[in-house]
Amino acid sequence: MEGLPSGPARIADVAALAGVGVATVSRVLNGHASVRPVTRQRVLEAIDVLDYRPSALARNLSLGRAHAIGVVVPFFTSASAVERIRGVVTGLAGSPYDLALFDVESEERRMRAFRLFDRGDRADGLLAISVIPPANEAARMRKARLPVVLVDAPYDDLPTVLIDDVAGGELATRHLVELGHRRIAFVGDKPRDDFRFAASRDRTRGYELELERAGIEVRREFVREGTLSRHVARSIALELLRLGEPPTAIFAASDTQALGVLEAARELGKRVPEELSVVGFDDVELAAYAGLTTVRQPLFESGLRGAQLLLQVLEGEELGAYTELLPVELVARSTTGPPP
Amino acid sequence: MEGLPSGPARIADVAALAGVGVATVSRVLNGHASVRPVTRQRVLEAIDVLDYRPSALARNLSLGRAHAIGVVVPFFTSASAVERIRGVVTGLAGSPYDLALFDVESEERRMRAFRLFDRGDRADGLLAISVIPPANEAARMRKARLPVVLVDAPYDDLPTVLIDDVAGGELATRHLVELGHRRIAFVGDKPRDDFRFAASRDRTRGYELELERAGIEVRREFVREGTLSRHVARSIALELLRLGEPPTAIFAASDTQALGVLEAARELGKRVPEELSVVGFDDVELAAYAGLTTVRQPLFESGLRGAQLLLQVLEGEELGAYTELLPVELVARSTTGPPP
DNA sequence: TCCGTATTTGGAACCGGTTTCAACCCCCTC
DNA sequence: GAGGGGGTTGAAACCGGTTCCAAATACGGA
Repeated sequence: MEGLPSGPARIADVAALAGVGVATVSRVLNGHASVRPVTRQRVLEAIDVLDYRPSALARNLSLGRAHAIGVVVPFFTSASAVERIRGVVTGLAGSPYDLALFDVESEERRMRAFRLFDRGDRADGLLAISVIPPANEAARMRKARLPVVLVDAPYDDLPTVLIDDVAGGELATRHLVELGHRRIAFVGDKPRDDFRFAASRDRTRGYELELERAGIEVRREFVREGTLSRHVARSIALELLRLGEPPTAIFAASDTQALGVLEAARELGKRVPEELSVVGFDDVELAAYAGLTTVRQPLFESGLRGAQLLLQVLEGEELGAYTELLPVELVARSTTGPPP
Repeated sequence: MEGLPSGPARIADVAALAGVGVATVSRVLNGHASVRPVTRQRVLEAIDVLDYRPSALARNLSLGRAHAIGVVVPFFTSASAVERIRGVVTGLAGSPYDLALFDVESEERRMRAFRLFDRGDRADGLLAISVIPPANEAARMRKARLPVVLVDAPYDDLPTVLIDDVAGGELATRHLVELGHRRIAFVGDKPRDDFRFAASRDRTRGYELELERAGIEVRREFVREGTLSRHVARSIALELLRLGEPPTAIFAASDTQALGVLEAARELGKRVPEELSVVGFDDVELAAYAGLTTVRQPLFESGLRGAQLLLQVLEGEELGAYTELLPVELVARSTTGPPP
């Protein structure tokens, strides 16, 4: 019938077919008033005939807004990250923003992720979970007026949602002290890469504070750092349990590691909790199944709050360096008891 | 020193500072040859001074490519979806494409997600996981030449990665039949919404086929459909176990549901596997912990293959209606045994 | 030294929208 | 019937890049 327009219809095609200018089509699309009903009708028909749909890309460039918020998160497939993201998704559900997710598994990918967003035209806001933006990128984002909110990572200048890890360490340790334990070991993780926030460090601090408070000496040989993996935690626990004077309780900085500790105990024939008490951190789904005593941190809620804060900033609210500290809670199950 | 350029530097600013045209700056940025080293140096210095970084948005519009691939997935926080996405992330790791994730929790959000992509300028390719694109959107995407690959959802026209659910149903059922069971019940899920692909249906089919093959009658009262939740599966199992002639084995269409069945058994004091055998489907992490016998489906690999196929299509390869069927595997643990 | 050709370079068009601004039309009032 | 005002409308500038094309420059050989 006519020359093939090849690709999808453009706004100019609609305008031509409707016999109006592109400005009018744009007005109809965006619901601006001041278009005569007759004209509007003609435009709508043309849109329908051509099966036209505006290009989000062009629209975004023109508007200078991306209609998306970026989420940067390391190892997003870990149980705790997924739970946080679930919160983010929920928080963003009603908003007009889409979600662009960036998994970050290395220092290099971290740079790439932040670089992608720092100009501010890729996303209207940024949510960084468990990662600390490099200083230069942070500066750039500030210059681009890109709203940023951090979750589970401390930062001086930016709105932040934090979990009270120190209190969590204290809580776990106090629980064990109150049960009568004196020889309490700690298994944490020391991230090799410096870009991830090490919640473990704060948990260690809580552990130490609480021991001091109880008048118990912090023994060097009882404080160990490995990686987040179950396997490594297992071998660390084996070492601990083979000490001349082994601990009667082990506090692990994550549930995953606590499960590794449980494995080690099983391997050595140590009964839990009769001969060894174990406390984890996180309260992932598996913890309930394993009957693990643990410190529950509000993962879902941290993501939810992060998203809500970001939306507030996007609404124009000025949050500055506002920090929100979410509380933790001890969940006593069946892996802790009095010392032998 | 000079008038504030307010926002981030643009390519024109760089060109002006370097005393060259924008075309030359663009050439330097994109590594095109035919720029004299002296000129290139001048441009690079200007870029450095202005701390310039090109706008991805404008670049994409100009190039007509988004440098991203879209992933649409319902309930992406479910354990199986996460595992699939992990595969996708892995498959995309080396590629130049970023990942835009769309969680879809309702029919309306499904429409929105596909609508977002169907013009082809938001993403260079689309990966639909466990969702079936609406027919009109599929047509539109074809017109826009947007490559699409489906994972865990059947479609006539498009490259697809499928799990052999029928074989999985057969496998689970055969395992129970071989142990000597004759009264085998099935607990599946019947999605209310019609947009999600119901893998459960195929598993039911495998269950029925295998029973017929073994010469066992398919009893109406033994085939139940609920939702995916553990809770609902639990109450269905309670009903089944309270029948005059209860089943000696229950095959659940997912591990989550199998865990609900186990709960029901515990509640009624039925010992597993002595008095009741239970088989699940998926082999999520929890299954290993619960000692659940289950059918392992290659979740991670399905995502990985989907990503790889999409990359192939993006390379220009023509796949058409190519379908890849991934095999399943029985993992026998401790919730199955001979009937009482 | 001069000319021809190969290499560099910048102006301008383009990607597909939004928005400003001035022109236009219509209708009402004096 | 002319003047004035408000509601509609379209041309053109703009968002920030890429790239075509033709002009300008560099360089080799005669």
